[in-house]
Amino acid sequence: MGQDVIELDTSLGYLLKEAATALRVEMEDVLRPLGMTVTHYSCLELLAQRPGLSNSELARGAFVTRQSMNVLLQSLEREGQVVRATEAPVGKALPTTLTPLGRERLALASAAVRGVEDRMLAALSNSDRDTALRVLRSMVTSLRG
Amino acid sequence: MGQDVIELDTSLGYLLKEAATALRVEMEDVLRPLGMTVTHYSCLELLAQRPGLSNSELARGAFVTRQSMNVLLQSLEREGQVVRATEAPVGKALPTTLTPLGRERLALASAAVRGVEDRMLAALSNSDRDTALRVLRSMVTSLRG
DNA sequence: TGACCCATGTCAGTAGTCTGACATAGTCTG
DNA sequence: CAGACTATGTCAGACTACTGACATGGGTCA
Repeated sequence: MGQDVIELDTSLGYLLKEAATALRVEMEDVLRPLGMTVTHYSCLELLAQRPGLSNSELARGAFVTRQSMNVLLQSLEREGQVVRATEAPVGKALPTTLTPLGRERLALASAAVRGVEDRMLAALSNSDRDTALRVLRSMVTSLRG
Repeated sequence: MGQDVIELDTSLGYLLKEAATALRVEMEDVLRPLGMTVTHYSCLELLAQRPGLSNSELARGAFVTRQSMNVLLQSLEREGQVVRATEAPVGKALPTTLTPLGRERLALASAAVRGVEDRMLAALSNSDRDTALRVLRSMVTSLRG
């Protein structure tokens, strides 16, 4: 019977979910006063680093479906935080860029999120941090293979 | 400006979300044919290891709100996968236990999930695995403090 | 004892994301 | 060149989980 059940306390999968949930909750807490969700913030952050990303590319970067990202982008465009090209330079992908308002919103959010991430990493050595990066990348690769 | 934006490629938070998402997607893929969600599976797994957990305790263990877990438990009880005490031995907490049907469903799900977790850990040394466990625990503690 | 605080169970409404489906643009291939 | 395949954008509906709210049980303490 010891093989029939997964030991949660020592399960890397369980702990991975616990850590990701804790991070998400903390991020939601600091973003809510700004009227932003985690996906909303992720979208702006992606556009700041790689202007011109399409809806599908943003979806992959924020780990949601392109349908979900599409809904978000439509509201962000209505609110003037992003601008989408009216026609595709190639294929059907429509490049999106931040507006000054979008950059302004991002600056506030990024500062708040940085505080959370700094707190999360406070007790970690550089060595531990590097190992964790490598291990997480390995897990992602193995899962997708 | 280098300080204004969080570098996603080397951000432990971003990678944490990526890995957790990849794991969740893979688990959903193997659980969907069984008609189960990840939360559903988590609930059964928790009850197998600690029979008699209450709704709120299950919610904390599965990283959802007690309201969400309550909805799930009601449907699981209707389907005969769990049994809830009709009155509380102490306080308001109602102990929940698995039925034979629940254990049967869990056995199928647990095997499927074990396959996913094994795949995720395939490329990791024991040392890396232990470091990852320690790092993730550290993050959780720091975030909640 | 009575006021206060905290945890729990539960109902209702909302919000975010998902799956399914369809049309379109580009690429590969026999 | 024609057909197949893949990627993208978008609409619609369903589902999951969330926040808000309320009542109840138990413990604390002045």
